[in-house]
Amino acid sequence: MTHESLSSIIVIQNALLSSRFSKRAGNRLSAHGISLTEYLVMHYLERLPQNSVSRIELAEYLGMSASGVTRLIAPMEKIKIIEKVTNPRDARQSQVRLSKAGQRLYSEARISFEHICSELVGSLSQSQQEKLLEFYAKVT
Amino acid sequence: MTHESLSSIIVIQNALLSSRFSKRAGNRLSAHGISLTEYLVMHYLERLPQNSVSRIELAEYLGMSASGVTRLIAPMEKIKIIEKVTNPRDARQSQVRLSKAGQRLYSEARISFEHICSELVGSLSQSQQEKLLEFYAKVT
DNA sequence: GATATATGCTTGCGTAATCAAGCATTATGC
DNA sequence: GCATAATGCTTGATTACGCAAGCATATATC
Repeated sequence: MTHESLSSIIVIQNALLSSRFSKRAGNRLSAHGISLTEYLVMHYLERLPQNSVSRIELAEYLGMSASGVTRLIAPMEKIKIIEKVTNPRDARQSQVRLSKAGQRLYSEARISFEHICSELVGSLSQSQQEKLLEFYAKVT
Repeated sequence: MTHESLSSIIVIQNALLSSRFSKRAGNRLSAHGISLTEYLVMHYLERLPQNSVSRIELAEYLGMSASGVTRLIAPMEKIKIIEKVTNPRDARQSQVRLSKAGQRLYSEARISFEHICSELVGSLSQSQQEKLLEFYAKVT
């Protein structure tokens, strides 16, 4: 039994860690009635310069399939935190935008989210967190 | 719109990254007929000193529920890569052990897994990988 | 312009996980 | 030593995804 490479241990630990993180963050967000994935959508949309984006781009960002995005967005539309924007140039596309209510919900949820995140990675110093983020950028 | 804290960006990037990692690793492992989660089970069992463990401990390691482990292990038992070991001290428990065939399968799958992992994190230097692993240990 | 192909999205179905409830078995309090 | 509680696991129902196929629209070829 030879021993594992560093890289494989990283991937394994990353998987286990991310599962714990997601569970804790999702738990906290459920108080606002949203899932972690839904939060990620709002986070992405909020930060867009043009504020609307196609489902395909969203899927790419989330690392999900197009069908996954369809089923993810549908209930968000129903409760009006997301709006459909038709693209006049291309009737196939229906873009997606955060509504006013969505922005409000996001800014509320963000407080909880920030809080749980600082708990989760709080054992790292500021400079360690910066370094970690650099590493993430490099492997992306 | 104030800006996000470092810690929340880390948690978000970690979620997105891990989703990509898991997909790529799972893809590669599917050539061996196993999922990433199944690989994690084998990885964990292989490295145990006593070589068998209760389902509860396994669930804890994986960050899964007990019922999740039940349904995860069942097919692995059926194809005989995992063996059930009854605990004479406690009839409620049924421990889990890697069979000979399981060990063989793991050592084959490991080659693929190591390969894809070194692709995934290969853009980090050795010392960066070590640092990353330290960070993971700290936040765990 | 008509046909073929590509693109954006949705739908049907399968899989992997969760939670809540339940069943055995073991441990505890009196 | 009997009732109650706790523990280990399984089962039923639900949820969140993926893949394959399909539909509508857009683009390319001729």
